[in-house]
Amino acid sequence: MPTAEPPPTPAEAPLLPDDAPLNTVDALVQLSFLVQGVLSATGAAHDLSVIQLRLLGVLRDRRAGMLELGRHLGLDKSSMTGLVGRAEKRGLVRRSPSPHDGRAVLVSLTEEGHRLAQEGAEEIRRRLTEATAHLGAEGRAELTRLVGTLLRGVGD
Amino acid sequence: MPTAEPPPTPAEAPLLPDDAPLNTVDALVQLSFLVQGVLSATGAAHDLSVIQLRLLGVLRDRRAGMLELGRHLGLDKSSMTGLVGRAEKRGLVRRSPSPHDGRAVLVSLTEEGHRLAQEGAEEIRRRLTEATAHLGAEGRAELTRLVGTLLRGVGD
DNA sequence: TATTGTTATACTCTATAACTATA
DNA sequence: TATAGTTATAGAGTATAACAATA
Repeated sequence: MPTAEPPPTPAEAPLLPDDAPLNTVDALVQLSFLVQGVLSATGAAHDLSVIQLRLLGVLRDRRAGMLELGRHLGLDKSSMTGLVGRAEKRGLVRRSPSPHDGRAVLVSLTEEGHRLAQEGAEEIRRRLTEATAHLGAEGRAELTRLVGTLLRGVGD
Repeated sequence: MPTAEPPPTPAEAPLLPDDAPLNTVDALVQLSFLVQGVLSATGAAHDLSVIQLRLLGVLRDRRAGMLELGRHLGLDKSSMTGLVGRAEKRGLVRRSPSPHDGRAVLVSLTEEGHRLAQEGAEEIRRRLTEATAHLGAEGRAELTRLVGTLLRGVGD
C-alpha cells in the first residue's frame, strides 16, 4: 500500500527532451512509463502498490515459499518478509507451514486477495485496451506481434 | 542512489500467468517491465535510481525550480527537497537563488551531473537498441510508428 | 554444513501537515 | 493572502549482515 495517491499525470517523457522526433528508444521509454502509470493508478485505486499487485498476480496460480516469490519478483528474501507481512496484515495473503519442509512457509491468497487480484487484472486489461483503441484491431495485432518478437529476442 | 543493485533478471511477466498466448495487454505489461529494467540497471551501473536518472534527464535542457521539477516528475514539492538534496550532496546538481523571485531556487546540473546524464542516456539508447535488434530496421520503424500512434491517442 | 526464513539496521523515496520567507 | 520551499513525521520498499531453526 503506497503512502498516498500516485501523481494524476503519469509523467511523460521522463528522460529525454520531448520535442525531438520520436525514435524507437524514446517511444519504448515513454510507453513503459505510460503502462507503469496504468499499473500504478490501478493499484492505487485499491490502495495497492505495483509490487503488492505483482505479488497478488504471482500468487494467483500458485502457492509459493518466500524464496520462490523473491525470485519471481526480483527481491531478496529479507524484502519478502516485509512485503508478505504487510499483505498478510491486510488479509490478502496467508502464511502456512510447508508440510514437506519445516523451515519453509507457503504463501497463498485469501478470498479477499483473490478478489483484489482479479479486479486488478481486469482493470489493467480494460485500461490498456482503451489505451490502444486508436490502433484498431490490425494495429493491435501488429504491435503485439512486434513486441512478442522483441521479448523473445531478448529472452535468450 | 538505490540501496543496492537491482535484480539481475528484470522479473518478467509480473502480473499474469506466462504460459497463455501473448495478447496485447500482456505484451505491453511485459515490455514495460523490460524497459524499466533497462532504466534501473543503467542507473544502478552509476549508483543512480530511476527517479534520480529522470531528474538528471529533466535538467539536461533546462534549469527549473522545485515546483516545476515536481510537475515534470510527478512528485510533491516536499519530495523534491529530499531528491534534489541527495543529488546535490553527491555533486550532481546545484541550487541557485532565483534572480526574479526571492522565494524560489533554480536547480541545475553540475559538470558531473551533465556527464552522468549523458552517459546514462547513451547507455539506455545502446541497451534498448540492442533489445530491438531482432526486429530489423523495418520492424523497428513499424513499432515506433504504432507506439507513436498509441501515445498520441492517449495524450488527449 | 546448507537452506529457509526472520530480525536488526540503514537508506531511498514518497506524502501530509505545519512552518518560514517572500510576493 | 498566496506562493516557493523546507522541515517534521510517518510509512513503504529495498538491501546487507547476523541469526534461528530445520534439512
